[in-house]
Amino acid sequence: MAKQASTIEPATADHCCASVLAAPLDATDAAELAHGFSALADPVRLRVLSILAAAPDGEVCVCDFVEPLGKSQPTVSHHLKILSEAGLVHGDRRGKWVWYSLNRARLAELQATIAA
Amino acid sequence: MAKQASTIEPATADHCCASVLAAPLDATDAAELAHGFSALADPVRLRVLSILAAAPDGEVCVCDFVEPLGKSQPTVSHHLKILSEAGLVHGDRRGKWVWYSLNRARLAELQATIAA
DNA sequence: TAGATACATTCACTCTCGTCAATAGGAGGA
DNA sequence: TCCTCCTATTGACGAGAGTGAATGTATCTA
Repeated sequence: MAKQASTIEPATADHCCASVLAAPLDATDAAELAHGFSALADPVRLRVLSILAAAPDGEVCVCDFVEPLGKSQPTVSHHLKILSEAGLVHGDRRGKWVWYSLNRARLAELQATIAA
Repeated sequence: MAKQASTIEPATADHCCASVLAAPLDATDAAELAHGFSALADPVRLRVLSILAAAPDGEVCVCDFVEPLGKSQPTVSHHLKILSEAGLVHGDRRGKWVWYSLNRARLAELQATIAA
């Protein structure tokens, strides 16, 4: 993988938690964290996460996002890709369908960075 | 006040915590939350919060952001305005200087919305 | 009052993002 | 194999964000 991801590593989290409120936060860490929060800075993507969290099996196939979100299929796919690159969701292909699930650990990581 | 703030209320938080992982999250709540995370989705603004958190008195005047951030004064002022509208910081004018402080409660609110 | 200082605003520019139409890729069924 | 369905990618467009030069506003000092 690791296709584009320009200067920012997607969801490596090697040094896990560069907290905003603890360290002085150098430019590199700030850019990585900002990249993570960018994935959350869109109402469509937040609703994607919400739908995933509410799913009984914890999984939702792409086609089932289109109608509740009111967005076209390419747009939904675009947002899922961004969430995937941020490490917030994971896609699993099964036959014709791709099932997406929530990565709660990654969400908890981001949460920890703004913990008081 | 209430100057621009188009369709989104800045930091009202009337119904405080529309969690991403709890409710189905309608479009309105999603837009408000996305607005909050947008304030965090920039490395300069994250460093502003970091600098504020590390300040001994919990306060930093605008002029003291310019050098560590490496941005022009208008740019710094721009980012402080965005953080202020998101309710994350508060500016207090004292004489010629404006001292900014961190609103940890608001940060905790945002944190709670992505709590697992 | 005049000048200096600190901060905010306006304006213009560039670049990125969200969106959709069109198209490509991949998997199952006939 | 061919066809159909599901998903991803590409290309193009408009809207918005980040940036700094120039300017405006507010406060203090002489």
